[in-house]
Amino acid sequence: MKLPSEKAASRRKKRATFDPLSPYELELADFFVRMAGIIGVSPSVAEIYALLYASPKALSFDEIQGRLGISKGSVSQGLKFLRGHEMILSTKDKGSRREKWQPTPSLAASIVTLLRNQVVPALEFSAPSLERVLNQAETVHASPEVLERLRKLKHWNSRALELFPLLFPSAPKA
Amino acid sequence: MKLPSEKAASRRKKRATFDPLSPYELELADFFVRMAGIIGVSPSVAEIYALLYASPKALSFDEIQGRLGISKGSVSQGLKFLRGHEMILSTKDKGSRREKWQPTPSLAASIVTLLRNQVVPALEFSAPSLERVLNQAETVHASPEVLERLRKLKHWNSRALELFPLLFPSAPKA
DNA sequence: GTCATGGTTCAAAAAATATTGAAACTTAGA
DNA sequence: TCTAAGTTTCAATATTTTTTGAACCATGAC
Repeated sequence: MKLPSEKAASRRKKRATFDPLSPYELELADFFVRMAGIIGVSPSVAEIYALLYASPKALSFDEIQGRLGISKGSVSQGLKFLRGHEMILSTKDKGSRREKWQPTPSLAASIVTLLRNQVVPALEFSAPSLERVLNQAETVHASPEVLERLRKLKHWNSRALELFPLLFPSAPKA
Repeated sequence: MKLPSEKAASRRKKRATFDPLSPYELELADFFVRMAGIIGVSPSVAEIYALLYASPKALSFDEIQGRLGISKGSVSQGLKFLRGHEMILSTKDKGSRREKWQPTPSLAASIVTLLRNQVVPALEFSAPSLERVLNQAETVHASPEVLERLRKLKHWNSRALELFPLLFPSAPKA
């Protein structure tokens, strides 16, 4: 159902216009792609992050595009996504209009943000839905076992919703 | 990148051959589909689980197929998946060769199993990979900051690998 | 204001994933 | 052994997701 089996190399049919990834950057990218897949993040986003992660200096839009050999569109969308989840930061050399990107200091914090942004909205959306499910099941006289299951489900959902912010406060420092 | 926006109803173009889902079963199915999407489980699998979860009695292959209006292939593969992750159990009315399916008692345990099965293999696979990355980065004299990041990454990976079984032992009871 | 650099948008194309269903397999019972 | 119910397999198809790239927008330098 998942497990992006070893298409590691095959993703590399890319025409990196210049300065292609070194072997270790490549393997690191594969690592990030693999992990990203588990939480539903696309390969191009994972690659961008990996590249920045392995870079000693902040990189510009063009450098990212050039080294990964992906389209402008992918770079733009990828940076937007990473920005949105606070996983990267930009700086500008002064006198230049060009942004330079680097990963935020804590990868752990980044992952937590990402997870929260995926999970919490789904939980929030679900709360009223489960409420309705339970109500309807009750009025329709579903069996006691089923009602019990549905109550438990609703309980867990709201539990998760209140616990998440506690376990992982908005701006973790680790 | 995710968020399976409200195609709730649209998935319902299905020709349920008979006895289609009741409104609350439907909404529950949508809930499970939404949650399943986050961890990369397909809609048909989520629907099967939802149906069993909302059913007071164990259901046969044919009942599942009929009520959801999906193909034999999907039912077979879905049950295989759920079985494989210990999320459902079968019983047989004696004198019958037909299996009847129901969810395992603890949904929490099921989810943990599922997560473990997705995450742990990826972490295991990654350990040697990160080892190589770090070695190569060292021999190639990557910058101290990058080396530091890579060390941290490797550390986290092995940390997660040893922690996971502790946090969620093989057969949790909750 | 104009222009060129830097970046975004989004419809179309490509790639990945999920679903279907007909054929094949398995096995309990006659 | 033969049969048929019950299930699995897997190549073909449908659907969804990701990527591309040309057209468009924004803004700082002049």
